[in-house]
Amino acid sequence: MRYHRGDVVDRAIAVLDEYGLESLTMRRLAAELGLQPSALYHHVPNKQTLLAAVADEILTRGRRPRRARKWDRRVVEVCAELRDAMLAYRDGAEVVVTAYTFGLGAGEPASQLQEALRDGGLPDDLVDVGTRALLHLVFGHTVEEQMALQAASAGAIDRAPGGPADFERGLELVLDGLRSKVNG
Amino acid sequence: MRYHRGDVVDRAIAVLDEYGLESLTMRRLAAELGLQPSALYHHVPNKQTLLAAVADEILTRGRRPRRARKWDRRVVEVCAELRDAMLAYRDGAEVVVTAYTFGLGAGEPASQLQEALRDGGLPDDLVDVGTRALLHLVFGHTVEEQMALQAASAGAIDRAPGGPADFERGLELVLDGLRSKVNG
DNA sequence: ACCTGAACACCGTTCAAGT
DNA sequence: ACCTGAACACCGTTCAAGT
Repeated sequence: MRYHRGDVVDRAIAVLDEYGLESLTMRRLAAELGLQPSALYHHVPNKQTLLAAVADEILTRGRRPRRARKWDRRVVEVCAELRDAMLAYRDGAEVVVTAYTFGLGAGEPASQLQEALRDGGLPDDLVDVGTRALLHLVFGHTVEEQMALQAASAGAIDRAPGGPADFERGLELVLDGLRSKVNG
Repeated sequence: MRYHRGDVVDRAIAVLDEYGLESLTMRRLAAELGLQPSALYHHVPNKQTLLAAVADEILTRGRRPRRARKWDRRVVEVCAELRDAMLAYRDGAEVVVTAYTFGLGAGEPASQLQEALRDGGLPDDLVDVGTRALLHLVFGHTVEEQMALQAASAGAIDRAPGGPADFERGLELVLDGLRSKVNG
């Protein structure tokens, strides 16, 4: 059994989804592949890079075709895709957000949001401020939502975080602010 | 030298600020206090709780008197205080946000934002949506800003994240959205 | 109540050596 | 190119025993 980088990333996602981020160790992953831990370092320079690749793959797998025409509907579409992609795997939001925090990956959603805001006719500086605000909102909301979902499924009752409805309402708050600037 | 819980938390903040979160280990902290690692468990049940206490203390130390009268100015005031409190210590944003993510601490800023939005005359559901949106914005922005600041001071040039100006502009986006609902 | 000493069950990573 | 075996330098936490 000779593996390539893609196999390692795929297996990492499987371990993540089944046992959670805290169980996704290099040693555990190696065992899962029937390898010595040191063998992983032929495919990936270190754990941080592996996690960034996992984050990237999670986003890639969640990709959907663009349908919306109007810039603000496209923003909602991109954000919803991002949220759904992260929610599709256990601790997915945590992994994607951490990778983004360390400047790795998630550049794709950012450019798509930028593009949408530019199409909306916003000035460059507002495009940047708006893109960051939207990303922070989606990341923050989704991490919180996933945390609550997993806590709920583990028995803790906890108040639900709102789901897709609250998500879109938070988004609309920022979009309202942006719309008021495009025709103002 | 007999220590109490407060001493342990204070020393943890000192270690955090000087060497960063990755160096804040139970063993390192114990050594810093001249103790065996096991001694820490007389003051704190585990590391997670310690970090939550550190987060709480960071927010407490950053507390400032409320000056603003109007609800939307008070929102800005609360958010700015939160941001400044987190920026005051190395990796402070990371620690506070992680604690919040795990449902520990940071309840204080949340209730203050809720109160401000209620004073603004917003309906209950919008108060909750708005509070979460504002918190996510502040957390996301500040983690990103601190990351960039620390990267810059470590030699990596990196584009600056905007500082207080971009921070307030992101906030204003959400506030615009909220204001349009209060008189609408 | 607070602490020591020793142990348990792990980590990520490196490196010489094998095929 | 991909992997093994062994080691290095760590982790968080528990627990019996001391004062």
